[in-house]
Amino acid sequence: MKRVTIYEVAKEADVSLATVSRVINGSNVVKEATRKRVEDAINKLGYRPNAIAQGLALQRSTTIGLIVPEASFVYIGQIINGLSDVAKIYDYNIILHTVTEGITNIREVVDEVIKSRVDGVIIYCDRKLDDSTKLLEEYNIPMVVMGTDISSDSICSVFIDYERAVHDLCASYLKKGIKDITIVEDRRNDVISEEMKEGARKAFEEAGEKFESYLAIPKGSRSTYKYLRKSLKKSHKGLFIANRDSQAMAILNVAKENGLSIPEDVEIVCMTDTKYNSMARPEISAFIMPSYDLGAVSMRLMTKMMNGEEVEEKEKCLGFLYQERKSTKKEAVV
Amino acid sequence: MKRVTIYEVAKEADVSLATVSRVINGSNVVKEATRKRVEDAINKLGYRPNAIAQGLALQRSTTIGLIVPEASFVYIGQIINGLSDVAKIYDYNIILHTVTEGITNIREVVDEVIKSRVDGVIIYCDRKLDDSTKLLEEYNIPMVVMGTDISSDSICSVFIDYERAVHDLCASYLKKGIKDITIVEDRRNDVISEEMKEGARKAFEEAGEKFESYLAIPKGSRSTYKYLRKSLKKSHKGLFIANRDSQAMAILNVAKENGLSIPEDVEIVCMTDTKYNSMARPEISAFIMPSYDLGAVSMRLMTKMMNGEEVEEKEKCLGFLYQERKSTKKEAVV
DNA sequence: CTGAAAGCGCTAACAC
DNA sequence: GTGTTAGCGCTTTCAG
Repeated sequence: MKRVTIYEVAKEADVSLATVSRVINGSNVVKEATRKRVEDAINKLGYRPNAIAQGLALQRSTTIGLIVPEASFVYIGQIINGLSDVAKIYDYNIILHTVTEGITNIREVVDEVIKSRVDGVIIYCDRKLDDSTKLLEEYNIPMVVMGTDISSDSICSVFIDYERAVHDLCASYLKKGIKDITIVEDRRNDVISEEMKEGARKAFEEAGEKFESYLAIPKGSRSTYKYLRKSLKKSHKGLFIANRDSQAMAILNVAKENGLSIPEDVEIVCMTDTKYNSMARPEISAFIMPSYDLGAVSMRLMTKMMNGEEVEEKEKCLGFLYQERKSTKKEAVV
Repeated sequence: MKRVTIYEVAKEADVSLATVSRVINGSNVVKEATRKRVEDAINKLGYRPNAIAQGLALQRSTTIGLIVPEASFVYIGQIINGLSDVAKIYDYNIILHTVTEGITNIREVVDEVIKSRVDGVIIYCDRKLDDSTKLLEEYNIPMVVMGTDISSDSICSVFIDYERAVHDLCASYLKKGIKDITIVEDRRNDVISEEMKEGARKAFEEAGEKFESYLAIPKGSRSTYKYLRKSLKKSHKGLFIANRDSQAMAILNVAKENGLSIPEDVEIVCMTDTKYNSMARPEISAFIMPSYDLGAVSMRLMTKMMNGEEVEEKEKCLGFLYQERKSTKKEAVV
């Protein structure tokens, strides 16, 4: 099937291409009869406007760039779902860029983004933002950062207050007299790890204590599980807070394998809930984080920025829910 | 920063735009000194070619469309990672479309794909291909289908032989005299469910038996877990084969909760391995499916099709590995 | 209400 | 080697 252009539609309907253009774009200055003729021609020929040509003429692509770390994390998938659903509503397309640490050069991705002339960029930020993204700012490309709270003239951000979540959780445990709280580093997510640590630090400080139990996973270890299996003392007691489901499950497995009971000896809380937490036994208590909304809200914000609407709130903090399950002792927290 | 065009670069370097174009595209007929001047101008002005204009002029967008069901499945994420990595190598961009059953109208997605004038489409097919995709064929858009073995003039496919996997697995169990084999339906994936059923059917037939234990999950049930909790007899013995990790885990949980032991009473095999299978206790035996490769190979194939290269093998079957773990009795299969 | 024509930024003949 | 020019398919003034 040959690609049919606006010219052919015009000829078929016996009007000028300007009129066809008007019909496509819903301009209401077209006479009903003419519109009908054009629409018939469009259907007859199976005409679909060429978005590229439209992009050139309009100087906008109705496309946004999305930059995420590897797509195989469940919560990233949920973010993408949210983003995608909202993008569909506003008729925006998404150009997806995944960046794999070690493999991808973020500079190249940014370059690609600029070349593709997207109308905006949404980026999930799991570590401190690379300087190359500064370039996007210079180009004045509207940008939404997911996962960390920064903003500027052309940047909005949507994030979750992990610091507060951890803070409140720790505070509640400290109030109960439990001081054995370990934060497990998530090497794949600097930003969240830092926030978690900070939340704990403050909670301890407020309680006149000092937070010292940040469990850094050495670069050499292949997984949290393998590392913990060696390092977790069989006599360990207390609460573990981990960011990802797989880390929480690793702790759970190691604890059980070392003869510790959950939640009696060790308690576990996962910061980013997924269905897998409910599948673990005992089920893992977790914060239900609005991943889908992170994507959805970001995209909604993006449309506003692209329309030049004034955004009153440039840093948007999303709420969360604490879901107590079986890996923690009964007692409402947060 | 104002968007700088090829004209401004030309002026800055005091050459014609044709020369700039040549430099950008690495044409080697440009004198070294001239090239240098142009490159300096490009750097000075921070010029980035406008991919949209290039697309219009060249009649190709160096972009492919990717259509997947919800992105929050781990294996879909892996596919995307593979696709994305290879796309990067060949300098292709990916426009991502997620289709959510009930929410997304596949017709609209196809329309969007056509409008965006992508050079090719890669689609993950978890149910019988909708007729609207026929349109893509009519438009002669190169297409790679992941997950099912169909091909035509403009369609290639990359898939995994789930039927064989299940067949061999069943055959091996039947040989041991175990006939209590249940295939659990994956309502989110018609195609694989059918293949699995077919594989079992054939294996049973070859053994002079009849396969009858296909466990359909009623539309009403919220999850495999909830359904099984009611329906799994406490006396059940035998092997369960499930497609997704979450289903396998559901079976595992229900079995344990009903006092059955694994693998003594019930054995479990998951068709599509993810890290979560190794985190379950007992660890779940599974087929390690090449999800990443599914994406990578598809993209590679796509580049060939887009280059008009002859593709010798239009239906590409990827191999897999059986990973025995603790949810099955010791004994090599497959 | 509709048509003519000038771009949008770039590529690719075709000249010189 | 390098410049000139005609599109690529569409939108949008500006006339009529």
